Amino acid sequence: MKKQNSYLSDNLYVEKDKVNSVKKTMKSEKFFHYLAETFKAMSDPTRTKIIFALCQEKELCVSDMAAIIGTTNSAISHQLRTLRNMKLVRYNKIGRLIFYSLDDIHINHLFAEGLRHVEDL
Amino acid sequence: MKKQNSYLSDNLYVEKDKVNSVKKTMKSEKFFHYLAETFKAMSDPTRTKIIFALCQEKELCVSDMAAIIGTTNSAISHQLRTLRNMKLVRYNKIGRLIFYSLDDIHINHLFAEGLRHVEDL
DNA sequence: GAAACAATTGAACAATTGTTCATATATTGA
DNA sequence: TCAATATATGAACAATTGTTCAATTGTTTC
Repeated sequence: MKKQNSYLSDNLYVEKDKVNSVKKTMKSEKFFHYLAETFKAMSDPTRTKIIFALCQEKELCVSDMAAIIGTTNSAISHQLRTLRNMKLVRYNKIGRLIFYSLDDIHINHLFAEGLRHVEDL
Repeated sequence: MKKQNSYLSDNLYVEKDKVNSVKKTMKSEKFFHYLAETFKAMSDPTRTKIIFALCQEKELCVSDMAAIIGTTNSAISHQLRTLRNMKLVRYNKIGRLIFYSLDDIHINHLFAEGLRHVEDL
């Protein structure tokens, strides 16, 4: 017997069953948008450096991150805003210093998984 | 006793020890660039939809992905190139159909971790 | 209060990105 | 060979991004 809905040129889809079943599981536009934003927050070299540094040291202030990474405080601060907006980092103000740290253990896991993927190449 | 190298305004860094120890662990420019590229590959809504769909169905052809996601074949194909370049997907040609799947289990883990993070919000 | 300092912010700029549209390539079946 | 189909590709466009520079806010110390 011929495999259902496969390779039929007069069909809108190649495999109607697959299309319908996957379609049912799809989440909202908002969900995918937010998911993409989360990955995007980790998609810049300066930001991966910041996150990597915060994996080594629980808390770091802006100037020290700039010194570690070798860029300006301004550039770091701009990127920290992105990380803050996406809730990847939180901060703790002590006098005029602001110590940043990763927001929760999920971020560590997510980042560690990315590290593993790249190290395997 | 005063905490070493903390809050000293005549220092280039706030906490010299932290800066030096983290600096030693930093990876190469290339590494952070590649790591960022990997996250960037997942940082677009259309691409998160593609990856999500491929988490549900091991193999999907371009037309079916377009039908599931609700966009053109061309848009899907362009995004698949990005995913291909970053080795997030591989493909299997059968006649004029090309079935795409996630490249390895690492991608599933990485993506699943991202899903969990967003679902917790 | 004034100077020094940590961090943030806004404007501006080049660089990159994602889509659409049109076209090209490749495979199938008549 | 020709038409239909599946996918890929190139050009073009608006939109977004990351950095730098200059200015600003808020805190500490003198």
